[in-house]
This record gives sequence, structure tokens and C-alpha cells, in this order.
Amino acid sequence: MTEEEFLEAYDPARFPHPSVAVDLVLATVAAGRVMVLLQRRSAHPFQHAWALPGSFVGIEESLDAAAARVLAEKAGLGAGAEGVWLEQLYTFGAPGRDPRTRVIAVAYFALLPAAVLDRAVAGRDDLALAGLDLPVGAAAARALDGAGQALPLAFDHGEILAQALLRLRGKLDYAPVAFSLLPARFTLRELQDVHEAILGQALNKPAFRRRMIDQGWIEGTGLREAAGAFRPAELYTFRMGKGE
Amino acid sequence: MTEEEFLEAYDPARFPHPSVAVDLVLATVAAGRVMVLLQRRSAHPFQHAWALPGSFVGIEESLDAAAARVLAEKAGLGAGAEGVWLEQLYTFGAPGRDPRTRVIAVAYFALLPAAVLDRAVAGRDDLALAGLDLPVGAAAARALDGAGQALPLAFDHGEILAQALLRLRGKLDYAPVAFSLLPARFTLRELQDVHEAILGQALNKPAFRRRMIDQGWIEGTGLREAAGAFRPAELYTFRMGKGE
DNA sequence: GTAATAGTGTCTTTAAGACACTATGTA
DNA sequence: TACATAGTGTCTTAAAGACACTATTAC
Repeated sequence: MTEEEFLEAYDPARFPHPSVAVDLVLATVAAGRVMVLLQRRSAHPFQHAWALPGSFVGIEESLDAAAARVLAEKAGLGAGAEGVWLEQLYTFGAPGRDPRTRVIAVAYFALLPAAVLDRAVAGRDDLALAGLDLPVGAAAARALDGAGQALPLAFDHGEILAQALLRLRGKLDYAPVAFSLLPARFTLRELQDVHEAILGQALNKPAFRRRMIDQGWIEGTGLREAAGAFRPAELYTFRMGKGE
Repeated sequence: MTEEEFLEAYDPARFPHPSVAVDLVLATVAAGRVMVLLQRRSAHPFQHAWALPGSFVGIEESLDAAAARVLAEKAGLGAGAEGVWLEQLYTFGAPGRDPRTRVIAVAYFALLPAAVLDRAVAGRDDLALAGLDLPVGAAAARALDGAGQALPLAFDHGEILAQALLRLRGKLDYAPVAFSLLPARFTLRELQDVHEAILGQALNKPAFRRRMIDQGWIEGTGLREAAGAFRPAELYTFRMGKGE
């Protein structure tokens, strides 16, 4: 029997099917670090460990729609979700990754301004923003609480977080991902801070400014930030799709 | 009921589950083009159209193992499969992508030397190697037969092929993917031909040679190719994991 | 020698890094 | 005025593109 014949004769009810879920890395940048939203598990398995928000995929629901649904629920966004970066990351399907039953998880990552995620966790005991730490060469990332302590992570979510950070780093230079992490108006210094937090290294200021301006992704507004005790910086905006 | 509680109370048999399959893009480079192995469908739906080889994922089988199994079956490789590049690409899960039932397809791509795929299709009426063509900005790639005619593609496999080509292009410069498409010993001209076929554009010869040699991925053997009517080129080998 | 391709030397161009400098707001 | 940060001019460095040149093999 060939693959082809097998496929034709295949009866969906005849073999057990895996469950399919989406797991979301809701990320932002704050305090010089990439931060992710985690939810504390109240029950076994991995009781009291921290997990990515997720949901099973409805039988008539697309993967993207399931991810957008979880995003809306967890981040408290309406259907609009304009300016939010949402992208499929990788699919994790090791048989033992969930001890209860076979669950194949399609991981997504979403990028949001820090203010949005702060609002989402405010007053919620079971939700937290954790700082990401990925030692070079490590397969899994660590999630750090405010005191720098590593939080226990459920399932294979440390690996999902590692993949998300690596993807984010890889896209930073050729996709306009950083702007989803900033308010609508931002200074070049804030933009550079975001890049440095994601890459985990300092960048050269004149070169960064040249690159950003030549790229065509941003546009000066002529407005200035609210000044402190020094010269206020110009505010820029992201030019939606006009550059590159 | 929160997501969390839902997950805990979830009874795998209570809701219908999607089927999960892997689909493979088996790719090589020949005649200056990226070529992929396609299989002609004998039955509805998409009867007589061409499809990527694939298989359902066993309930206790990892995604990678399912992909490796299809690779072994279709490309006629033993379990070894040394030097073959196999990588998960993207997961396609639109509800209507298979008209029979909900099938979520985890797409993989594999890179093999042209000789291996030639052997796989030899004497098989239902298998063919088709040239990939991706017009700029198009969402789906076309598959061309030997005469340059576009073959009808089944399901959303044109989009899978487009994603595979884009991923391949993106990785070419920072991952040693090209070597999986060449025999163990190759000339710099052959390596450049592979790069040019994947990128779809000509490259500068001295710059290409400098880059390849500085990169540390290749090593001269001192041997020469069998000469034609001209100076024979030096043969190089891929230094497994030593460079970079 | 010729033909044909392998392989290189070197100039130009482009972009990034380094670093010091000037500019401009508040107090 | 001092202070602190914004923003720039310019030199150096690294790498890619252009292009012509030399090298080596079969015949």
C-alpha cells in the first residue's frame, strides 16, 4: 500500500489523533531585557511551575485564528490588535512533552508594547512578566523574576522561549519587529535600547542611527519628547510598509 | 473557566481532533534550478495533480521521526541519511486545506544531492522532479516540468514550496545548507552554481571565493576534477562543523 | 601554439565601527 | 552659566563588487 492509497483509505476515526494546541510567547522589552508573560500552573502536572498561555485549536479554527484568540484573551486586546506582531514560530511534537496525552503544540510569538503587558498582568496573581535569559549555546532559555531568580518552567516551554528569542534576533535587521514593542511615537534612543535588549549587546550610536534612517522604516515627526533636565529627543514614527 | 482549568479537565476523546501529517519538500539543485520531488495523485481530490510526499504522524511518533521516515521511504535512504539536511519549515493548518477532513500539515524540507533524487524517480511513473519558480511577491511557487510547463499542484502545496524556497534563500549565507546538495567532493564553481540557482541571480566570482574560503566551511583536497578540454578545478570538501 | 576555464590582484564602492565633536533643552 | 543627553562629522576598517589579468590543462 502506497502513501497515496493509505491517505485515500484513511478513516479519521480509525486511529487515535493527537491533540493540537497553540502556545504563545507574549513578549515585550522593558528594563533592558526581553520580558515574556507566563502563567502559573495551579494543578498537576508541573503544578506551581510557569507556563506559556495556550489553548487547544478548534476543529474548524485555523492555527492563526487560535493564536489570535489566545492573544486577545491574555493581552486583553480587542479583535483589532493593530500593530501587534504575531508570527508562527515552530511546532513542538515530541511524544512525551505533555505527560497526560499526546499534544502537538504550534508555538507563536507576539510582540507588544510593555504598557499592554503591564496592564494584562496587573492585579493577577497567576500571571507574571519574566525576563528572558539565554546562555550562549543553551537549548532552553531561563525565565527570571524581578529578583533575578529563575522560575521553574513547565513542559518544554524553556525551549520554546529559546527559539522565540533566536527568531527575534534573526529578524531584527530585516523585518520591522522592533516597532511593535514601542509606543506609536518613540525616540531613536528608545529604538536602540530595544535592539540592544534583544541582541544582548551594545550597539554603535552613529551607525545605528544611519542604518535606521537609511532603511526608510521610520519618519521624524518634528515633535519632541517631554524633556527632563536635558535636551529632548525628536520623536519618530514607524512608516507602515512604506520602507524597504 | 480559565484556559488552565480547561486544559486540566480536557478529555481527549470529547472533542474531535484534527489529523496531523508531515509533508516533505525533497529538494536538490540541477540544471541551474531548484528541483523538488513531486508525486502524482491517482485519486480524488486533486486527481492527477502533483503533491508533496507525506504521511500521517503516528500517535507515539515524533514529528522529526515521521519526517525522517517519509524521507527514507521516498528518497530510498537507509536510516543513516548522513549529510542530508532535514529541517522543519512551517505548519499549515487552514481548515479547508484538505477537502476531506481537517488535516494539519507540518511541512519539512530536505536537501539532497541531485544523484539521490534522480535515482528515486528513475522508473517511477508517479514521481517526478520539477523545477521551482517563484515570481517575486507571489504567495505560491510554480512547479515546472522538463518543457517549462507548470504542473498542477494539489492542496496548498504551492505555498509550501514557496516557503521552502524562501527559507532556503534566507539560510544560505549563515548555515551550511549548500553542501547537502553536492557530492562529497565539489569544485568552487559547482558550489557557486548551487548558490546562484537558489538565489536566482548571478554572483561575483572573486567575492564568492573569498567568502567561502574565509568562512572556514570548506577545505581543499589537493585533488583535481576529471579534466575536460581545459584546466581542471580543485576539489573541495565540507568541513563538518569545524568552521564558524 | 590555441581554447577554455581556473584562479588572482587590485581598484572602487559601500557600510559599519570608533570617537570626538557640536547642538540644545532645563535649571 | 553648568549639566546631561541629542545628534553629527569624519577617519578608519572590513567586506563586497567590478574587471582585467595570469595560470594551467587538453589538444
